[in-house]
Amino acid sequence: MGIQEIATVTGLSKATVSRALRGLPSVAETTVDQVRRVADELGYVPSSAAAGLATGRQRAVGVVVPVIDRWFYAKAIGGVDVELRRAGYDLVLYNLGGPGGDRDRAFRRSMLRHRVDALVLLSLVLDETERAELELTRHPMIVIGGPAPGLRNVGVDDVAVAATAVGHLLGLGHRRIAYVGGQDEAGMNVAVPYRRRDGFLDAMAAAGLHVPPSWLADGRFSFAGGAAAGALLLGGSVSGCTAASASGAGSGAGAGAGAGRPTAVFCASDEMALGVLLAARRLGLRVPADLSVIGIDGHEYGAAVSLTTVAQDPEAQGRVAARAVLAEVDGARPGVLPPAPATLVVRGTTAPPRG
Amino acid sequence: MGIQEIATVTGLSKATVSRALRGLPSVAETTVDQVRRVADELGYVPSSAAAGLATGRQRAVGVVVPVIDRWFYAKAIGGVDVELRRAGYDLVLYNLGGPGGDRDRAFRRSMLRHRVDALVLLSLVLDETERAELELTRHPMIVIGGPAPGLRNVGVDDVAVAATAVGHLLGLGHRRIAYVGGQDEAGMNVAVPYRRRDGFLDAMAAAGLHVPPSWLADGRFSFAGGAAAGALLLGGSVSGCTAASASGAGSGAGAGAGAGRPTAVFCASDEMALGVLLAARRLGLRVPADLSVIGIDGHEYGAAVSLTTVAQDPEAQGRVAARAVLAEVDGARPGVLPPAPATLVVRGTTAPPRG
DNA sequence: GTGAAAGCGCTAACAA
DNA sequence: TTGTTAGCGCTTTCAC
Repeated sequence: MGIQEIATVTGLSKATVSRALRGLPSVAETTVDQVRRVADELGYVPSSAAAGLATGRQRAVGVVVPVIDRWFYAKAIGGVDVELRRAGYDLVLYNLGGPGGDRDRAFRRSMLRHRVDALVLLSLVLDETERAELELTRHPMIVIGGPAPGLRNVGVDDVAVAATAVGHLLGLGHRRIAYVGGQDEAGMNVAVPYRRRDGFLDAMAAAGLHVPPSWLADGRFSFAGGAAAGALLLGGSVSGCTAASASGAGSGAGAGAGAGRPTAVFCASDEMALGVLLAARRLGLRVPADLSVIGIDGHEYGAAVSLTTVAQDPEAQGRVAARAVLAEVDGARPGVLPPAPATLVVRGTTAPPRG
Repeated sequence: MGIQEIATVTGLSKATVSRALRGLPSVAETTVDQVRRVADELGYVPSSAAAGLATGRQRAVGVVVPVIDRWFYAKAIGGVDVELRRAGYDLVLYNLGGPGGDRDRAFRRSMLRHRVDALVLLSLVLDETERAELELTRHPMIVIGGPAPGLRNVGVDDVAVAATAVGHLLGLGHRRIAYVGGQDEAGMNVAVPYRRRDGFLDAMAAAGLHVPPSWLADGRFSFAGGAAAGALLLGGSVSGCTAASASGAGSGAGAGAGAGRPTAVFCASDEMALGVLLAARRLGLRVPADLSVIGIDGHEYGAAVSLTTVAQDPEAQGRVAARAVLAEVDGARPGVLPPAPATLVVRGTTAPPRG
């Protein structure tokens, strides 16, 4: 069941069979038909290992993710996959398995043992050693979601996204706006949370607004974290959860104490916004009457609860990244990629503040 | 940068270098050390293609999923990945991309061109052709999540899981229990929804309880679908969404019309349960005072809203599947796998019915 | 404990 | 348009 069998059966040479199978020009149509037929009859399955050995191309690209079970990563992988399939490439998944997983493992040279022609890194920040090892493989590389020093990247402009969200709130007349952000231990590019927070702070400052430190809450980029942060921010008790004010400001008393209650909360992710919504409900606050909430992402759940958000499209980002890297494999010189689009989606959780 | 270089530098033969690198016995320790050192210095990266060609083993397994961005699949892939890495295998992801994606693609013999040594199929039901093509590759195969004719599978006993959920409700004193299930167009094993529904129906029948057809609602296994089904079931209007009663019973009037309102709702997934919770809240129903809700899965979001559920562990199922298939690759004969565990997690959304 | 030689299944010049 | 001849980088008898 190799190319050889087909050759013997058809009485052709391996070379011709190979050419026919790959649809190369300069092979008689009759020959092609015959080869294809015989291949089918024999149940021929090409060996990518052999082809890879001969050509030096594996027709596969590696996708390195911090974890898979996150909205952004899952969507992005899907996008990468689409383009890879279209191009006839396979997707080899390298899952770092979160903070617990032994991350190095995936970066060991031996792990990328020439199995892939290129690498797509999701939201990773690499340290020196990692960079070095990856460079060593000389593969085209690109990162999705968050800037990475020295590497091409595709993703939204996080500062601008935050500004858009704040702008919406400001436009509605809000002045008392709190922020829920924090680090994502699961491995999100560490720069992203900072850039979103900075975007928020800058936009507020530009509007001449002061943000008390206690209004910068830590939602750990998760639903539960958002709920805890919301509880803290909106003046309730912490209700069993373990979030803490990121600023380390007032201890325990609840952020509302010194600064009053915000009329709006900007969350650096929809998941956290969902949590804040939950916290607000538990405290008996009406949204958007008593409180406006806006998130970032465009998570499906947000639509169901009518969450206003600045939506991005990780699937599209995945496709762009895949195409870029594939082009590079084909010899194209790495061009500059524009920031991915993000659009304000106004739904039911934002409205002008009361009074 | 091949094994040859190391051979020349060390003055050894390719054979010995190969043996040393693989840690085979009958190689002098000094030799091993020397080879390793030189390999390191040279930045040697083994070629899986070459090794694969020579041995016929790719040290990679394929994972076929209907879609990636679902809780169950993402978790299961993570589990498979863990075991694969432990064994030094790579994970090649074949994403069918939902009902829209051209599913056949991934099943074309040529797609699995000897790149993997085994296959893990997630929640797939195969038709004759697909089975045939996959069989043709003679790879060890296993499916996770839902039975598949002729293939080994790992997963919970869906009928039993449903019975557990119903048993909990019954034990609390509920008699008027509705069901939210439906088909998952995204590609879940079609048998699963039926088995859960049957488990529900059987348990109800065993308790001598009647379930009006209008109490079998279609939640399409999604959050939004669950919300729509809940709205219908709990007597409100459909509120913009497009779910329909699966039974085709009363048209439009709302299921409550003929049968009154259920005191409890059993949902075939946590996502749908979350949706039902949302619907209940919108209708002003208090949970669990006015309505009990129970789901299946153990979704993280459920914990945050205190959803009672029958939890399963897809990550563990992934690990079991990976180990099983790896063992088979190593020549073990496919043994029978016990059903995966599922445990009732009683939280705040279930309580005895009022009055 | 180590080496020599023959492939694994394919592709890629170069000829014909 | 087709065939010949070398490998791609590794593993694996079989000798030594």
